[in-house]
Amino acid sequence: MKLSEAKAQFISSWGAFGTHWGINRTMAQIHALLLISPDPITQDDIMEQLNISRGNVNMNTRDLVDWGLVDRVLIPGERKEFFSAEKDIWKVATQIIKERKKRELDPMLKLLGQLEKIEGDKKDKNVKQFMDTVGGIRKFGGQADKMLDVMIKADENWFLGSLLRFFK
Amino acid sequence: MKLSEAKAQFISSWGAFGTHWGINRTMAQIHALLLISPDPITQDDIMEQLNISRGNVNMNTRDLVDWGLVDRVLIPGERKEFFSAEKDIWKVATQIIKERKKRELDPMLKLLGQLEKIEGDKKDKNVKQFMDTVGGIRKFGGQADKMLDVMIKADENWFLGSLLRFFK
DNA sequence: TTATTTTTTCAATAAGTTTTGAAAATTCAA
DNA sequence: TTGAATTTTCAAAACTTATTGAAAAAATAA
Repeated sequence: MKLSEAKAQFISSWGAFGTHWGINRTMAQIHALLLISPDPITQDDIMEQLNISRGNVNMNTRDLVDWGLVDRVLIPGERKEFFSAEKDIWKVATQIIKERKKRELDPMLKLLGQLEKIEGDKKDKNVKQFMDTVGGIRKFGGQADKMLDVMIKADENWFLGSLLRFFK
Repeated sequence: MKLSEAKAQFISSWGAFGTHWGINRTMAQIHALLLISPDPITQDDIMEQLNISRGNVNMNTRDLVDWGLVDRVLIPGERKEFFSAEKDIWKVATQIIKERKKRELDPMLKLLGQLEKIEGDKKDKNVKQFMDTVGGIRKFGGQADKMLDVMIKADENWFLGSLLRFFK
């Protein structure tokens, strides 16, 4: 298999993969392209390589920057802006976990906490099942939350850091 | 807060939550309704409570059954089919992990393995970056794969089972 | 068997999301 | 300043996905 063919396949399937994870196809494709580009590239490079419009590139690179997966890079002497992706997959995963936790898990746990303050007779099986379910999810989510915090902070902690580095 | 209000909020936000996880809104809402229903319920119950069409309920309950999250239940003397959700959140999470691993992670790892068999000069920095990226993701994904297998099998293993049961 | 209830299918439609492209805004060199 | 290069915005269009509802199929009772 030639590089150009492999590149195309990687970008296309990374895009499809992304859609299963709440990330839009183009954003994932741009990310894929940046991951395999040894040097920073411009909006125009992305437009050309992926055959997408300027507006689309602009919006999706902005999102990637917001997610902390891509940096804007200034190259001395160049007028245009360049983009470059974090290449360390462990850092990429950590960053995604961090963001999704903030955007999804934390708000969900907050809501569940409120829903447990329900008024009603615990002997009513509907009330009981509701409280058991919400309580169960909240407890489970709370543990997941703590576990993820540990992972995110692993790099700052010598013991966990070295333990988890096995997985790198 | 009254039960009816709390129920509505739970169902609605579980639905929104689901969309971030590659599960469609309605499927997640039906799942939520079943999670808080103490007894099995019918297609008609779901149609009525969520205000959705019969076809929609039928397709989404089928998907939930395929995902292993919901069971069809036969109640003696009843003509209609009833549905009931697994209520143990640990089992729900395990089941979701298992399915997503099978549907997404495993095929992705297979593809990455193929993409590493690229022909080309390793001194070319484009080739090098491509191989480093694909190799890195594959290695990371492989470890994640093993970790998830351990979690999935935890219930069958006394030591890990009791360790992980702390999180329940 | 036939009639009745229940479930399933799927083409049409509705709803939601992504993409485009051209105009507006911004940046920067001269 | 001015004007060219570059980036950003956003309404309209294209595309994708989800939902409906009525007809067909399947299941069950009589």
